[in-house]
Amino acid sequence: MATETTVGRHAPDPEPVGCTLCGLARVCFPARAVHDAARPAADLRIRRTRVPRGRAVYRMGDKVDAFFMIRSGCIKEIDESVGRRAAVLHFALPGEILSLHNLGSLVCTTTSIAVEPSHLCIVPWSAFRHLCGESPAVESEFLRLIAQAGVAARELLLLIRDKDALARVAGFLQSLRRRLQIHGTAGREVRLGMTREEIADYLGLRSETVSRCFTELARRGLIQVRAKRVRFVDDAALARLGSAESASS
Amino acid sequence: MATETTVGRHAPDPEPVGCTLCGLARVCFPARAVHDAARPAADLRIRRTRVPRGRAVYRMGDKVDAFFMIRSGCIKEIDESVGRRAAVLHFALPGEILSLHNLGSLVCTTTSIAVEPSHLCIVPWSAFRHLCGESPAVESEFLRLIAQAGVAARELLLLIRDKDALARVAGFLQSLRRRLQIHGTAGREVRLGMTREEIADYLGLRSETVSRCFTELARRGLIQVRAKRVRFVDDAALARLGSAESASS
DNA sequence: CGTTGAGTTGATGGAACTCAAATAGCGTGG
DNA sequence: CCACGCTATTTGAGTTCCATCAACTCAACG
Repeated sequence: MATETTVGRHAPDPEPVGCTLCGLARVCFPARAVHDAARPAADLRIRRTRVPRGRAVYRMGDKVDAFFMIRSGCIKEIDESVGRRAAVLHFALPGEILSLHNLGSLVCTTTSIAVEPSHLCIVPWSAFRHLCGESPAVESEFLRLIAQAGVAARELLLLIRDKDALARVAGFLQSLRRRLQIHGTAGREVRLGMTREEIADYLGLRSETVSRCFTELARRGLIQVRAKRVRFVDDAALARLGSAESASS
Repeated sequence: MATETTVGRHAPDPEPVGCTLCGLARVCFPARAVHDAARPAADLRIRRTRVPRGRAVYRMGDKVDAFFMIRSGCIKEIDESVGRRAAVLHFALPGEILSLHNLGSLVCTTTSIAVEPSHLCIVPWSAFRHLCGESPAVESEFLRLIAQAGVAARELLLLIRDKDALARVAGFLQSLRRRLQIHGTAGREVRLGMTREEIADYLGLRSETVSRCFTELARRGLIQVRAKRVRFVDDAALARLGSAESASS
């Protein structure tokens, strides 16, 4: 497994933008930006691409020349700088922006790999920066999004540092559900694109422990699990658990 | 202890800026920005202030209207949103910028408290943003700093999630030393401004465990500890430990 | 129908937490 | 300057949670 080449600079669909047809247009920041700036979308040279499972969107060390909108699927962002194990830093979901945190640097500090077959849009950074220069509104929104990316890292930190395994898994499921709901993708049932091991690498656990927690949450009647499908049964109890601080029962 | 009022909007020294006299001028981003923009520093309306131990620089929910340069001392940034325990997110050291991550939001998402008596400069956000508008160089540097703040959160995440207690403490000491060195504050010996418990709250451990780790590192001859003073003896071994992944000995 | 990879379940040990007690620093007032 | 008292820190003993190792189930696929 683990295919190798980066997708950024090659294999884009020649397909034109067509943002108006995209189901995510309502929540797509670049699309709104273009609209706000009242300029033709073509100026941004947004391209679409499809990434098969295991393929990298970009790799550590790549030049930073674009960011990405996830249209469908799921991308994991990992740190390859140290150690053998793949440290998962973030899962990017449909409607979310990928690679914002790299924009300050010359080369990517992380690697992003598709956890399942995914579709995304490539937004060239230089063109977008130019757009920012023309519209202060776009620029300040963009600044907010970048700062937001830092906040997400902090939330994960709190989840991992202060909570026990069960609370971590509960919190993970909640945040997944909430984020999918924001972009209108999910109902009461969610399909996990990633494996138990990838979840474990994200939460700082082992896959066996994640599995046990799923079982335990199901036993308590908070969720139902069938392979990669999770159905939310008792949201309130789940929320209570997720904000517990490595105690209680 | 734990005094209450925020320092941001009152009690500034009436003292004028005088950046040229500040020992940190060489590494002070706002000062450089002013210089680059070739405008009088007075425009930024930078004020100095002194914060006694335990006093808040700003609190969660405060309006975001400034960021801060640490001139001396140490400020801990904590998350008060949940749970009883004070979750320490970051220690800001002399020469570093505080509250960057809040700039995207209307109100502060965290609280910052002086861990020891500290001196800092208050940089009004609106005035600074205006300066950014005039100088693209300043703006892009500023963007880099904001993205950098997110990277710091990720580094802490990796330290806490993937390493055991000893490696966390070793990594913490190293990063402290490195950061103090960058700004020319430290030699072979460092004075910790924070208590063992605050370190524990930062590293996701208990104060007893932190203490045991200090003792163990000293026993192995990597450092010497005398109360809040830490002397670095074997940097190489410390670095090896800090990048170990919860194994080895 | 065997193979392969993901997921579940069980048994065991170790790392870190908890509770508890002893000691060392530090500021304060005599 | 010293004694006092407070807090921070260290050290010890027992317990808990999760990682580890290992066996087993299940579904997909040739």
